[in-house]
Amino acid sequence: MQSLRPTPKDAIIDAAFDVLADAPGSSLAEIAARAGVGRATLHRHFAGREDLIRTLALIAIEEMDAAADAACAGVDSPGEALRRTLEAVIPLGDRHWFLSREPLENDPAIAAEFDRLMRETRELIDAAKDEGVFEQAAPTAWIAQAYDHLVFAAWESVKAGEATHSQAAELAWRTLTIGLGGAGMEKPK
Amino acid sequence: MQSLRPTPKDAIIDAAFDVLADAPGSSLAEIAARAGVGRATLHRHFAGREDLIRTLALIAIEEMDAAADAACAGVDSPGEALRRTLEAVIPLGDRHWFLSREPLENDPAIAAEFDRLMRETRELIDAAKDEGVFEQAAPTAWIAQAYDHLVFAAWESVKAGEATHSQAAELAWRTLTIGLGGAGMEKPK
DNA sequence: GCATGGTGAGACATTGATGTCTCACTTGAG
DNA sequence: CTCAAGTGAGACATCAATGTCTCACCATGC
Repeated sequence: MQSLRPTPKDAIIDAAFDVLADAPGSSLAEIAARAGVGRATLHRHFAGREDLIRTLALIAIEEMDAAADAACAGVDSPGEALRRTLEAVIPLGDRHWFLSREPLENDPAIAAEFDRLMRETRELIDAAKDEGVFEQAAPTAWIAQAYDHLVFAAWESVKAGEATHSQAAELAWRTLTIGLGGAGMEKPK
Repeated sequence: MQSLRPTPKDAIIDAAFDVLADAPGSSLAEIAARAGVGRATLHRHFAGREDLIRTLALIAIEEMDAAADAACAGVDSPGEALRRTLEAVIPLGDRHWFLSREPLENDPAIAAEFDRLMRETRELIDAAKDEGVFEQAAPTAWIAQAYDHLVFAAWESVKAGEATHSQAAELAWRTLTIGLGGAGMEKPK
């Protein structure tokens, strides 16, 4: 019955996501306070700031996986899976964006997870190419790169109040596939 | 004749760009050392780390302006100006990327410059719409958002060795205008 | 030569975050 | 009830970065 009183570790993790999303430079003391937990308890569960951030990053990846899986349940088309994942992942920016300010590239576990994500994305993209969603000649690496950054752009767009969640998702997907070109920019051939 | 021995302030600024591009968390001591300058001298020219970063950010904006202006000299077409600016700005990522890890949004001077850049970009985009480069119905704010992030994506792509500078610029521009869609993704209407 | 301004080197105090430790308290299992 | 585990609060030591100050040195201009 720990649903009534969440385990301290989970409380710390939740508080860390909250506090750091507000102010990426916050101290461990602030995180412990938000969690309603003593600073010592935080150190009982995490070796230090680095360890905590590492844990948050791995959880963030899990959450993205979960959101993508939920959005793609029962979807066969790789292109449609990419489109739904794009839409599903946008709201996670609020919770995860602060991780982009942390130096995570040195951590092997995180790097391995990033590699896995990247690999899976590229497989989906290649499959979507076979569907005709992307042109075969377009480099898969670039499609993946553009996909990631357009997700970020969509999140920022929503945060800035320039678009709703679904509008931003629609615009990002459209940009990726058919572009924003007008009359003067017809697709060649 | 201070071209032989650059003024200490400039040496510090150059060193700061170098050191921080390598390791965004570097201390002022490391920056002063790289500049071949005493730590006290650094404090004689900059009130503190915040002041230094602020200065670097303003210089970075100047450099982007200069690169864009140089690339667009004699260009009349707004669309072409956007395309050339996109290409010209990509290499600056090596020097400027670390600023994306700094909290600059609170500084009024920087915010004002960002606003100016954003405004100019949007004016160019609107003009490009009239040329037919972008569809009139596409929100200008989104085009600007996508433009910025695709520049970043292009820089990362070059850094990762996935594309050359001009290939990345070409891919980013193509993504923005006609998209990456294949046979199954013809432009509607 | 001489004065002056800027500099390098280093000492020093401060500050904020961090990590460790102790002790009293609570809670749940037995 | 009793005990053990986990916790909160706070004291304490450490550490790195920062900001300040002093002093000797060197260049430049006079």
